[in-house]
Amino acid sequence: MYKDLKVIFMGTPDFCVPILDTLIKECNVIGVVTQPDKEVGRKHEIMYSPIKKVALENNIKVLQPIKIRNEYEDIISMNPDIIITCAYGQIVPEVILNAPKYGCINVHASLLPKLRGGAPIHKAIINGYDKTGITIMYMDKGMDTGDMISKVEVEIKNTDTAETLHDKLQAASVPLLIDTLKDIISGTNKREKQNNDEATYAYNVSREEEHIDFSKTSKEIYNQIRGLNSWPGAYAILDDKNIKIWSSNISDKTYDKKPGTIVNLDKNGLEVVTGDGSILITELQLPGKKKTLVKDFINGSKKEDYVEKCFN
RNA sequence: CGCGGGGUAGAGCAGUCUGGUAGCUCGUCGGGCUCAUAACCCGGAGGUCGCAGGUUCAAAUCCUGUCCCCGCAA
Repeated sequence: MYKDLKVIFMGTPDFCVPILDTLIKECNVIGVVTQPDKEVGRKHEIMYSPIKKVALENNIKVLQPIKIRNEYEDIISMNPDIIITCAYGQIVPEVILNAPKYGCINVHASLLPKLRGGAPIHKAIINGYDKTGITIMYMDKGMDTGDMISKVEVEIKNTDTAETLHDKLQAASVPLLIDTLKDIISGTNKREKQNNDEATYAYNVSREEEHIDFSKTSKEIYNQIRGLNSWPGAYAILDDKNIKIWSSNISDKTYDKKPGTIVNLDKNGLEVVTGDGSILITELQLPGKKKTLVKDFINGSKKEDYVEKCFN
Protein backbone atom coordinates (compact mmCIF):
# COMPACT_ATOMS: atom_id res chain seq x y z
CA MET A 1 0.00 0.00 0.00
CA TYR A 2 2.74 2.44 0.97
CA LYS A 3 5.77 0.47 -0.07
CA ASP A 4 7.76 3.67 -0.61
CA LEU A 5 7.05 4.92 2.89
CA LYS A 6 10.12 4.45 5.07
CA VAL A 7 8.86 3.62 8.53
CA ILE A 8 10.64 3.13 11.82
CA PHE A 9 8.51 1.35 14.38
CA MET A 10 9.16 1.68 18.08
CA GLY A 11 7.44 -0.67 20.50
CA THR A 12 8.03 -3.47 22.96
CA PRO A 13 5.22 -5.74 24.22
CA ASP A 14 2.86 -8.21 22.66
CA PHE A 15 0.19 -5.53 22.37
CA CYS A 16 1.78 -3.84 19.39
CA VAL A 17 2.80 -6.95 17.44
CA PRO A 18 -0.26 -6.78 15.12
CA ILE A 19 0.66 -3.18 14.33
CA LEU A 20 4.19 -4.12 13.38
CA ASP A 21 2.91 -7.08 11.35
CA THR A 22 0.62 -4.74 9.45
CA LEU A 23 3.29 -2.14 8.86
CA ILE A 24 5.61 -4.79 7.51
CA LYS A 25 2.90 -5.87 5.10
CA GLU A 26 1.87 -2.39 3.98
CA CYS A 27 4.97 -0.23 4.24
CA ASN A 28 8.74 -0.29 4.05
CA VAL A 29 9.78 -0.85 7.64
CA ILE A 30 13.45 0.14 7.67
CA GLY A 31 14.04 -0.35 11.37
CA VAL A 32 12.54 -1.34 14.69
CA VAL A 33 13.41 0.20 18.05
CA THR A 34 12.60 -1.78 21.17
CA GLN A 35 13.68 -2.04 24.81
CA PRO A 36 16.97 -3.78 25.59
CA ASP A 37 16.91 -7.52 26.20
CA LYS A 38 16.13 -8.31 29.80
CA GLU A 39 17.07 -11.12 32.11
CA VAL A 40 13.72 -12.58 32.95
CA GLY A 41 12.45 -15.33 35.19
CA ARG A 42 14.05 -17.59 37.75
CA LYS A 43 16.84 -18.76 35.51
CA HIS A 44 17.86 -15.30 34.37
CA GLU A 45 17.20 -16.22 30.77
CA ILE A 46 17.69 -13.49 28.24
CA MET A 47 14.35 -12.69 26.68
CA TYR A 48 13.79 -10.74 23.49
CA SER A 49 10.79 -8.46 23.40
CA PRO A 50 7.90 -9.72 21.25
CA ILE A 51 8.60 -6.89 18.84
CA LYS A 52 12.25 -7.85 18.49
CA LYS A 53 11.24 -11.40 17.65
CA VAL A 54 8.97 -10.23 14.86
CA ALA A 55 11.64 -7.91 13.52
CA LEU A 56 14.25 -10.64 13.49
CA GLU A 57 11.89 -13.03 11.71
CA ASN A 58 11.47 -10.41 9.00
CA ASN A 59 15.15 -9.47 8.79
CA ILE A 60 14.52 -5.94 9.93
CA LYS A 61 17.23 -3.95 11.64
CA VAL A 62 16.72 -3.79 15.43
CA LEU A 63 17.94 -0.98 17.65
CA GLN A 64 17.83 -1.30 21.44
CA PRO A 65 19.13 1.89 23.02
CA ILE A 66 19.45 1.76 26.77
CA LYS A 67 18.70 5.49 26.93
CA ILE A 68 17.17 6.74 23.71
CA ARG A 69 17.62 10.22 25.13
CA ASN A 70 21.33 9.87 24.36
CA GLU A 71 21.37 7.32 21.56
CA TYR A 72 19.36 8.84 18.74
CA GLU A 73 21.95 9.28 15.98
CA ASP A 74 21.43 5.88 14.38
CA ILE A 75 17.70 6.41 14.23
CA ILE A 76 17.91 9.82 12.62
CA SER A 77 20.57 8.75 10.15
CA MET A 78 18.22 6.10 8.76
CA ASN A 79 16.16 9.02 7.48
CA PRO A 80 12.64 7.66 8.07
CA ASP A 81 9.60 9.30 6.54
CA ILE A 82 7.58 8.61 9.67
CA ILE A 83 8.16 7.08 13.09
CA ILE A 84 5.32 5.11 14.63
CA THR A 85 5.43 4.16 18.29
CA CYS A 86 3.21 2.06 20.48
CA ALA A 87 4.04 1.07 24.04
CA TYR A 88 7.76 1.57 23.49
CA GLY A 89 8.60 2.31 27.09
CA GLN A 90 10.87 5.33 26.91
CA ILE A 91 10.33 9.03 26.35
CA VAL A 92 11.49 9.89 22.84
CA PRO A 93 13.65 13.03 22.70
CA GLU A 94 12.63 16.04 20.63
CA VAL A 95 15.58 15.70 18.32
CA ILE A 96 14.01 12.49 17.02
CA LEU A 97 10.47 13.84 17.01
CA ASN A 98 11.43 16.61 14.63
CA ALA A 99 13.32 14.45 12.16
CA PRO A 100 10.80 12.56 9.96
CA LYS A 101 8.88 14.47 7.33
CA TYR A 102 5.52 13.10 8.47
CA GLY A 103 6.52 13.36 12.10
CA CYS A 104 6.27 10.88 14.94
CA ILE A 105 2.93 9.37 15.89
CA ASN A 106 1.99 7.24 18.85
CA VAL A 107 -0.74 4.64 19.24
CA HIS A 108 -2.04 4.85 22.81
CA ALA A 109 -4.58 2.52 24.42
CA SER A 110 -6.95 5.04 25.95
CA LEU A 111 -9.20 7.93 25.00
CA LEU A 112 -6.79 10.76 25.65
CA PRO A 113 -6.45 12.92 27.63
CA LYS A 114 -7.73 10.20 29.98
CA LEU A 115 -5.26 7.58 31.20
CA ARG A 116 -1.96 8.94 30.01
CA GLY A 117 0.90 6.61 30.91
CA GLY A 118 2.05 3.04 30.84
CA ALA A 119 -0.92 1.05 32.12
CA PRO A 120 -4.05 2.45 30.46
CA ILE A 121 -5.67 -0.93 29.90
CA HIS A 122 -5.41 -2.09 33.51
CA LYS A 123 -6.45 1.25 34.94
CA ALA A 124 -9.48 1.57 32.67
CA ILE A 125 -10.95 -1.52 34.30
CA ILE A 126 -9.68 -0.84 37.81
CA ASN A 127 -11.27 2.61 37.60
CA GLY A 128 -14.55 0.99 36.60
CA TYR A 129 -14.87 2.74 33.21
CA ASP A 130 -17.49 1.47 30.78
CA LYS A 131 -15.56 2.56 27.73
CA THR A 132 -12.00 3.26 26.66
CA GLY A 133 -10.32 3.19 23.28
CA ILE A 134 -7.34 3.91 21.10
CA THR A 135 -5.95 7.35 20.41
CA ILE A 136 -3.42 8.09 17.70
CA MET A 137 -1.51 11.28 18.31
CA TYR A 138 1.50 13.30 17.34
CA MET A 139 4.20 12.89 19.91
CA ASP A 140 5.67 15.76 21.82
CA LYS A 141 8.19 15.88 24.61
CA GLY A 142 5.65 14.97 27.32
CA MET A 143 4.18 11.61 28.21
CA ASP A 144 1.15 11.08 25.95
CA THR A 145 0.48 14.81 25.80
CA GLY A 146 0.72 15.45 22.04
CA ASP A 147 -1.96 16.59 19.62
CA MET A 148 -4.58 13.97 18.82
CA ILE A 149 -5.23 12.77 15.29
CA SER A 150 -7.83 10.03 15.58
CA LYS A 151 -9.70 7.89 18.08
CA VAL A 152 -11.81 4.80 18.27
CA GLU A 153 -13.96 3.86 21.24
CA VAL A 154 -14.10 0.38 22.72
CA GLU A 155 -16.81 -0.72 25.14
CA ILE A 156 -15.77 -2.25 28.44
CA LYS A 157 -18.16 -4.94 29.58
CA ASN A 158 -18.65 -5.70 33.26
CA THR A 159 -17.09 -9.10 32.64
CA ASP A 160 -14.04 -7.86 30.76
CA THR A 161 -10.63 -8.47 32.25
CA ALA A 162 -7.40 -6.69 31.44
CA GLU A 163 -6.68 -9.57 29.12
CA THR A 164 -9.93 -9.49 27.16
CA LEU A 165 -9.80 -5.70 26.96
CA HIS A 166 -6.19 -5.89 25.81
CA ASP A 167 -7.29 -8.14 22.97
CA LYS A 168 -10.17 -5.87 21.99
CA LEU A 169 -8.01 -2.76 21.99
CA GLN A 170 -5.29 -4.57 20.11
CA ALA A 171 -7.77 -5.55 17.41
CA ALA A 172 -9.11 -2.01 17.23
CA SER A 173 -5.69 -0.42 16.91
CA VAL A 174 -4.77 -1.81 13.50
CA PRO A 175 -7.65 -0.49 11.35
CA LEU A 176 -7.46 2.88 13.07
CA LEU A 177 -3.78 3.14 12.30
CA ILE A 178 -4.32 2.21 8.65
CA ASP A 179 -6.98 4.90 8.23
CA THR A 180 -4.95 7.46 10.09
CA LEU A 181 -1.84 6.75 8.07
CA LYS A 182 -3.82 7.31 4.90
CA ASP A 183 -4.96 10.72 6.13
CA ILE A 184 -1.50 11.74 7.25
CA ILE A 185 0.03 10.94 3.90
CA SER A 186 -2.69 12.75 2.02
CA GLY A 187 -2.43 15.67 4.44
CA THR A 188 -6.09 15.48 5.42
CA ASN A 189 -5.65 14.40 9.00
CA LYS A 190 -7.05 16.27 11.98
CA ARG A 191 -4.88 17.72 14.70
CA GLU A 192 -6.55 18.48 17.98
CA LYS A 193 -4.93 19.69 21.18
CA GLN A 194 -5.54 17.77 24.37
CA ASN A 195 -7.41 19.48 27.16
CA ASN A 196 -4.89 19.19 29.95
CA ASP A 197 -7.51 20.04 32.57
CA GLU A 198 -9.25 16.75 31.83
CA ALA A 199 -6.10 14.66 31.87
CA THR A 200 -5.83 11.61 34.13
CA TYR A 201 -2.91 9.29 34.53
CA ALA A 202 -2.45 5.53 34.38
CA TYR A 203 0.96 4.86 35.81
CA ASN A 204 2.38 1.36 35.82
CA VAL A 205 0.75 -0.91 38.38
CA SER A 206 2.68 -0.93 41.65
CA ARG A 207 2.97 -3.86 44.02
CA GLU A 208 0.77 -2.03 46.49
CA GLU A 209 -1.96 -1.63 43.88
CA GLU A 210 -2.02 -5.41 43.48
CA HIS A 211 -2.78 -5.92 47.16
CA ILE A 212 -6.49 -6.25 47.89
CA ASP A 213 -7.88 -4.03 50.63
CA PHE A 214 -11.08 -5.76 51.65
CA SER A 215 -12.39 -2.67 53.39
CA LYS A 216 -13.08 -1.24 49.96
CA THR A 217 -16.43 -1.85 48.31
CA SER A 218 -17.19 -5.14 46.59
CA LYS A 219 -17.38 -3.32 43.28
CA GLU A 220 -13.96 -1.74 43.72
CA ILE A 221 -12.43 -5.09 44.63
CA TYR A 222 -14.18 -6.82 41.75
CA ASN A 223 -12.77 -4.23 39.35
CA GLN A 224 -9.31 -4.52 40.85
CA ILE A 225 -9.31 -8.30 40.46
CA ARG A 226 -10.44 -8.32 36.83
CA GLY A 227 -8.27 -5.33 36.00
CA LEU A 228 -5.18 -7.25 37.07
CA ASN A 229 -6.14 -10.51 35.34
CA SER A 230 -4.27 -12.10 33.66
CA TRP A 231 -1.26 -10.02 34.60
CA PRO A 232 0.11 -9.32 37.20
CA GLY A 233 -2.77 -10.50 39.39
CA ALA A 234 -4.33 -9.22 42.60
CA TYR A 235 -3.34 -10.80 45.89
CA ALA A 236 -4.22 -10.94 49.54
CA ILE A 237 -2.34 -12.40 52.50
CA LEU A 238 -3.64 -15.29 54.59
CA ASP A 239 -1.49 -17.05 57.22
CA ASP A 240 1.54 -15.10 55.94
CA LYS A 241 1.04 -16.56 52.50
CA ASN A 242 0.43 -14.52 49.37
CA ILE A 243 -2.69 -15.77 47.73
CA LYS A 244 -3.38 -14.57 44.23
CA ILE A 245 -6.99 -13.81 43.47
CA TRP A 246 -7.81 -14.24 39.80
CA SER A 247 -11.60 -14.13 39.51
CA SER A 248 -14.57 -13.15 41.61
CA ASN A 249 -18.25 -12.38 41.67
CA ILE A 250 -19.99 -9.80 43.79
CA SER A 251 -22.29 -11.36 46.37
CA ASP A 252 -25.55 -9.81 47.53
CA LYS A 253 -25.06 -10.85 51.15
CA THR A 254 -23.86 -8.64 53.95
CA TYR A 255 -22.18 -9.59 57.21
CA ASP A 256 -21.45 -7.83 60.44
CA LYS A 257 -17.83 -8.92 60.44
CA LYS A 258 -14.43 -7.44 59.86
CA PRO A 259 -13.61 -6.94 56.15
CA GLY A 260 -11.34 -9.71 54.92
CA THR A 261 -13.03 -12.38 57.01
CA ILE A 262 -13.78 -15.60 55.17
CA VAL A 263 -17.38 -16.54 55.87
CA ASN A 264 -17.87 -19.54 53.62
CA LEU A 265 -16.14 -21.91 51.24
CA ASP A 266 -18.10 -24.03 48.82
CA LYS A 267 -18.29 -24.75 45.11
CA ASN A 268 -19.67 -21.27 44.47
CA GLY A 269 -16.57 -19.62 45.82
CA LEU A 270 -14.60 -18.42 48.79
CA GLU A 271 -16.84 -15.79 50.34
CA VAL A 272 -15.05 -12.83 51.91
CA VAL A 273 -16.46 -9.86 53.77
CA THR A 274 -15.85 -6.48 52.11
CA GLY A 275 -16.44 -2.89 53.13
CA ASP A 276 -20.01 -2.92 51.91
CA GLY A 277 -20.99 -6.60 51.68
CA SER A 278 -19.13 -9.63 50.45
CA ILE A 279 -17.45 -11.05 47.40
CA LEU A 280 -17.15 -14.60 46.10
CA ILE A 281 -13.66 -15.51 45.01
CA THR A 282 -14.00 -18.07 42.24
CA GLU A 283 -10.41 -18.58 41.10
CA LEU A 284 -7.26 -18.35 43.19
CA GLN A 285 -3.66 -19.47 43.39
CA LEU A 286 -1.57 -20.52 46.37
CA PRO A 287 2.18 -19.83 46.29
CA GLY A 288 3.97 -22.54 44.35
CA LYS A 289 0.69 -23.81 42.92
CA LYS A 290 -1.17 -23.16 39.75
CA LYS A 291 -4.29 -21.11 39.25
CA THR A 292 -7.25 -23.13 40.47
CA LEU A 293 -10.98 -22.66 40.22
CA VAL A 294 -12.47 -22.69 43.70
CA LYS A 295 -14.84 -25.47 42.65
CA ASP A 296 -11.74 -27.63 42.13
CA PHE A 297 -9.82 -26.11 45.02
CA ILE A 298 -12.40 -27.28 47.55
CA ASN A 299 -11.81 -30.94 46.62
CA GLY A 300 -8.37 -30.85 48.18
CA SER A 301 -9.06 -28.39 50.99
CA LYS A 302 -10.68 -28.48 54.37
CA LYS A 303 -13.34 -25.86 54.89
CA GLU A 304 -12.21 -25.42 58.51
CA ASP A 305 -8.77 -24.34 57.30
CA TYR A 306 -10.27 -21.22 55.79
CA VAL A 307 -13.62 -20.23 57.23
CA GLU A 308 -13.43 -17.56 59.97
CA LYS A 309 -9.87 -16.68 59.06
CA CYS A 310 -9.17 -13.18 57.86
CA PHE A 311 -7.15 -11.83 54.94
CA ASN A 312 -4.81 -8.99 55.66
C1' C B 1 25.14 -20.76 40.18
C1' G B 2 19.42 -15.18 43.89
C1' C B 3 15.47 -17.64 47.72
C1' G B 4 11.53 -21.14 48.03
C1' G B 5 7.18 -24.61 46.82
C1' G B 6 5.62 -28.57 43.63
C1' G B 7 5.07 -32.79 39.70
C1' U B 8 0.57 -39.35 42.88
C1' A B 9 -6.63 -41.50 38.47
C1' G B 10 -9.87 -36.44 34.07
C1' A B 11 -9.55 -32.25 38.33
C1' G B 12 -8.00 -30.61 43.36
C1' C B 13 -5.17 -32.89 47.26
C1' A B 14 -3.21 -36.60 51.35
C1' G B 15 0.51 -40.26 51.84
C1' U B 16 7.23 -39.28 51.70
C1' C B 17 10.21 -37.62 57.96
C1' U B 18 9.43 -43.42 60.63
C1' G B 19 10.37 -48.11 52.99
C1' G B 20 5.93 -53.22 53.49
C1' U B 21 -1.09 -54.66 48.89
C1' A B 22 -1.74 -46.50 46.50
C1' G B 23 -5.94 -43.19 49.52
C1' C B 24 -9.60 -38.80 49.99
C1' U B 25 -12.98 -35.26 47.63
C1' C B 26 -15.03 -34.00 42.91
C1' G B 27 -15.96 -35.66 38.07
C1' U B 28 -17.13 -40.02 35.06
C1' C B 29 -19.94 -44.89 34.13
C1' G B 30 -23.91 -48.33 35.95
C1' G B 31 -27.97 -49.05 39.41
C1' G B 32 -31.47 -47.16 43.21
C1' C B 33 -34.57 -43.34 45.76
C1' U B 34 -37.50 -39.10 44.07
C1' C B 35 -42.78 -35.31 40.78
C1' A B 36 -37.77 -33.81 40.16
C1' U B 37 -32.58 -32.46 41.01
C1' A B 38 -26.68 -29.75 40.86
C1' A B 39 -29.45 -33.56 46.60
C1' C B 40 -29.15 -38.59 48.78
C1' C B 41 -27.94 -44.19 48.74
C1' C B 42 -25.34 -48.59 46.41
C1' G B 43 -21.74 -50.32 42.97
C1' G B 44 -17.81 -49.96 38.97
C1' A B 45 -13.92 -48.12 35.78
C1' G B 46 -9.66 -45.25 35.84
C1' G B 47 -2.65 -44.37 38.37
C1' U B 48 4.23 -48.61 35.66
C1' C B 49 3.32 -42.11 41.90
C1' G B 50 7.47 -36.54 35.92
C1' C B 51 11.82 -39.32 33.71
C1' A B 52 16.56 -42.20 34.31
C1' G B 53 19.87 -44.70 37.33
C1' G B 54 21.25 -46.54 42.41
C1' U B 55 20.48 -48.87 47.56
C1' U B 56 17.09 -52.89 49.34
C1' C B 57 14.03 -59.18 50.08
C1' A B 58 10.86 -54.86 49.15
C1' A B 59 10.87 -47.79 46.90
C1' A B 60 5.55 -42.85 45.74
C1' U B 61 8.67 -43.04 50.26
C1' C B 62 15.95 -43.33 50.95
C1' C B 63 20.43 -41.66 47.46
C1' U B 64 22.23 -39.47 42.61
C1' G B 65 21.20 -37.21 38.07
C1' U B 66 17.70 -34.96 34.74
C1' C B 67 13.18 -32.57 32.59
C1' C B 68 8.90 -29.63 33.54
C1' C B 69 5.43 -26.21 36.47
C1' C B 70 4.81 -22.28 40.03
C1' G B 71 5.44 -18.20 44.21
C1' C B 72 9.04 -14.37 45.82
C1' A B 73 13.06 -11.39 44.43
C1' A B 74 15.29 -8.83 40.25
